[in-house]
Amino acid sequence: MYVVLSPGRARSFDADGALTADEPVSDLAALVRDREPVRWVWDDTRRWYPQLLAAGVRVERCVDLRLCHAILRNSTLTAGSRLAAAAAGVWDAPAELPAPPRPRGEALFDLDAPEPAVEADPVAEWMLQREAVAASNDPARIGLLLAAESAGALIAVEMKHAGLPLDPATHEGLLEQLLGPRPRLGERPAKLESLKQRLVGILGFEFNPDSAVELLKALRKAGLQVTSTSKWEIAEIDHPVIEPLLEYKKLSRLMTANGWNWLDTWVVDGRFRPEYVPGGVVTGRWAAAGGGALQLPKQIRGAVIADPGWTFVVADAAQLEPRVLAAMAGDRAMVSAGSGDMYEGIVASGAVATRAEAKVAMLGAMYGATTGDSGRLVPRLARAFPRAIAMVEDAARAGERGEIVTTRLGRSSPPPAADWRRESSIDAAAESRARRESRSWGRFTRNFIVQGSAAEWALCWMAGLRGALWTMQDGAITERPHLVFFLHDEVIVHTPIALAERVAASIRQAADDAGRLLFGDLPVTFPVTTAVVRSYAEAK
DNA sequence: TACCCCAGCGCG
DNA sequence: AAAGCGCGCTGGGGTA
Repeated sequence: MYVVLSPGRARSFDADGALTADEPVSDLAALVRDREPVRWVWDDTRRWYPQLLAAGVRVERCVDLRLCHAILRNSTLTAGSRLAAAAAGVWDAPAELPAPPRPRGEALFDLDAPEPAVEADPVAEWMLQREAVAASNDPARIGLLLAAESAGALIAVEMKHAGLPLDPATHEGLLEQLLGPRPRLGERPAKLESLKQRLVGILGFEFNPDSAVELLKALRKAGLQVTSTSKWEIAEIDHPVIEPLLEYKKLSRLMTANGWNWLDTWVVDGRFRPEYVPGGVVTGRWAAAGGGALQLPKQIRGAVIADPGWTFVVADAAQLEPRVLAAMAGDRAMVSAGSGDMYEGIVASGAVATRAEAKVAMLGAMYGATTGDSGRLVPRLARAFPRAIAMVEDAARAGERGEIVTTRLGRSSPPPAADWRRESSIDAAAESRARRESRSWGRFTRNFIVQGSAAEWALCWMAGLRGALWTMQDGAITERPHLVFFLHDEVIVHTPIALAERVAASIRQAADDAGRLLFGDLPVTFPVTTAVVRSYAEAK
């Protein structure tokens, strides 16, 4: 059963897509509460779902037409469909841009929810999408991706609704300890000011370390052979100014990115509520906007504290991308190296000598390293695991030729900008540039299939977990165990303490289920570390 | 004034 | 200024 929502109207369809009812909607929340569980079909989850959650209504399933359209438009699995052949239209509009910072005391309803400029007919679009899936090379595979993507859209809105518990007093305490008391507007906090004075004292002249230009000039004036002020370069130099300078940079970064200003802007009523953007990265990973949710530094994770009587279950999928790579390639040797710690397994296979080598070799294989330790170790991996390495090499060569690559469930890479494909060979400089860009695109497509498939695993993981969490208790979503954070291969569930162990078990179960959804009976395992902690800083 | 780009660094 | 992928955010510095 499906119900397609458009402004003021709800049209119901049976499983075959036949219209069974068409009715006006005056009270959306009441209608949805009454009809659950059906699969709600709507243009954009962020347009419909925040108001439902605010009214205390959670939905089981949906189809997010905009997100599904983006997948079907590009997927090689639906390349022959009418949807893919049509000219770009309203359904191809990119995701709305991030919400701007809001003052404290945000309204209950999400006033910035995107409103489409043109009201497109969701029924017509949904029918086109059903047609594309049914006619695809592999309807089950692409269908799973659309379901997972739509579940992700629900989770993203639910996580913003719940917010990540963050204690402002603890955060301010951390800042004060590291930086000194909150400074007056426009002034440096005490620790930064005294570090700056040390830098000036050592070099013997005044300069502003916040300005990269001034800092570079100052270092060169002091006789240091540097071409930039980035810490990887500076860290190599032996000079008394380096240690306090690196300290200054670290603290300055904390201050600007996650200091008092950040706290005032993004943490309201003890909750950090960024906007999560499913499908916001070409590979299918989520993006986030507002407060840098996906960059929450380890320094301040101590301020992420569960409510009284509640706790966090922090879970991390171990070596997710290497495992996905092994499973996708059907490389039995590499899959079996992952029966425990995957890097130890690779060492045991004899390919490399140490765990650290195994790790950089795998990273090199996934990112396309050609030099350094990483590049040097990849060929040894290729001898031990030829199928796995051949898969990423093939993806890289395809990208270099300007071809499209596709993830496990059917998300395809964008076409290259392609000027490098046609670069004439007359001009040597242009040819060399074209070759460089072709290689670069090859590294992108190489990584795309792994990162994108890992993102699909993570979506399936979270979708399964979401279902399990809902059944553990009664009440509104924030009264039950619920997801509050997601970071590519890591989740945080906020739960009543008594349910923590059940939550942890569900997280592991959902990981197993996700592995089977993507890879069937292949004996690939997706071990997940779980930690029951009061504060995020205590995990790992 | 408003905007855009860059360097740098945080996360996976 | 990275060798080796994907992001977002900030302040500085420039241009219109």
